[in-house]
Amino acid sequence: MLDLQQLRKDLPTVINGLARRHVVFDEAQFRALEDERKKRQIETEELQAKRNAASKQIGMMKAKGEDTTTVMAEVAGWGDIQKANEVALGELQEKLNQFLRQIPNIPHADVPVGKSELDNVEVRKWGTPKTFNFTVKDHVDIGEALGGIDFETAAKLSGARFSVLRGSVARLHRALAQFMLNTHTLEHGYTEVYVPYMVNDHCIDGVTNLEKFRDDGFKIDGRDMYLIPTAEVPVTNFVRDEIVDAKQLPMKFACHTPCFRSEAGSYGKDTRGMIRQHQFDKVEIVQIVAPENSLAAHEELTRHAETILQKLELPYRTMLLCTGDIGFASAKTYDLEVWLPAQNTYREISSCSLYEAFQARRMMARVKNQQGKTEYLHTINGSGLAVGRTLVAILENYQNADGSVTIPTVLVPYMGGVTKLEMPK
RNA sequence: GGAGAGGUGGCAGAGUGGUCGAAUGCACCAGACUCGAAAUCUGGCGUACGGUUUUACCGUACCGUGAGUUCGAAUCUCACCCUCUCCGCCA
Repeated sequence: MLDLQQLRKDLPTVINGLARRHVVFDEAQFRALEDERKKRQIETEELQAKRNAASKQIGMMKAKGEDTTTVMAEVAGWGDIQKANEVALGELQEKLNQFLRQIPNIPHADVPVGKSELDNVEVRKWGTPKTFNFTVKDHVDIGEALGGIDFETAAKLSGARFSVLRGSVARLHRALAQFMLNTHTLEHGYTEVYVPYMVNDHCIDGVTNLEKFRDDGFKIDGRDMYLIPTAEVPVTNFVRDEIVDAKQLPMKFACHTPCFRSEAGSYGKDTRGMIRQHQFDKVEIVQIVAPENSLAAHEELTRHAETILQKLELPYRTMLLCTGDIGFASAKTYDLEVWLPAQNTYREISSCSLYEAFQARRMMARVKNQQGKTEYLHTINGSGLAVGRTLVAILENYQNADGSVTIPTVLVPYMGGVTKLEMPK
């Protein structure tokens, strides 16, 4: 949610900022709502003040045993007027609130203007894609040949966009999550957290737009609960409705959860394999920081995610998303894209976003700073990394001519010393 | 699922219709005392929204949530949510 104060005091900056991401701010509607709200609010509060004073007077007169019939007669009709006022004001404020909540974040000045992902800017590239002296297979063929990925059984159980992993591939999947968590907690200073996988609608609306989310999320039938689309939702909401002490910052959390997404808008996209699933595991890293530190913290967090790819020796590139491609709540986003030999291209494996105060305003998450003033926190999160897609990247990048897959060195201890996934005999 | 208790400021905890945004204690901040600290004393100390003469003053709202009764609700009524205890069931 944008800052209402800023809209009132400095509308041009907001309009220009949104224009950079090709969003047209409806100035006429905003001004009309604001004017009406202001008029109605002043009127309502003034009458209420009058009524409060009269009631207080009645109380004092009764205490002294005086006759109050005259005053009470005067006040009698005010209640109904006031009720009508309050209803009207409430409706106006709700409209204004709805209006505000549908507006996306203003892109940070660093973000390049662009229309689509084609305009994203590569800021760095790491590693060199390996050349293979045989025809590379994709992760589906590799995994099925190893007896480790089973889409048929998954389809029987749950339908499309699910997978069953078996044996050493299932273990590799687990090893990856463990390795990521250990790296972030032991080397990057994050605190490991375990959280609910179902959350209420306040949590969803705190980090994104609930209306937008409805199409892409899974709701629990008969309850106001949703399956989390990412650990960002429960973890960021730790600070909802809180005023934290400046000494508690920065907060850094690492969290491994499954993520559930309906993928409603992606029919026909990535239908093969594990790239796009209704359920996938992810290790999420989240930072909650003081406003003045957020830009640097975002860079740091992005590097933390990159570290995982480097340790796994997977070639990747870091993309700065353009204004046309950043998410609703984001002010600035880096996507990490890993090299997938079978697709002969880089594919997203992590998204690291800086939200500034956008989520904090929705969540009422604030900090009492050193000067004793209350201000909104800044929130940052990123995938560190998506476990399923990392598994895909390893199967494809580490495949051998005989169908086996070499285990990256850092994962060997997590695999109980196994250095290679072998073809079944 | 059954029975009971309860939800008040950062925390603890009073308050059962009227100068209650709310006693008191703790915590916190500032000052005094002190060489310094502790102890003690004095003062301050919620949030959101709005207005204005915009680092200040004034107003409105907020005692789990929503609705109701009333001139007036933390206090009374109803519904809902949540927490805790015991029993049952259960990974």
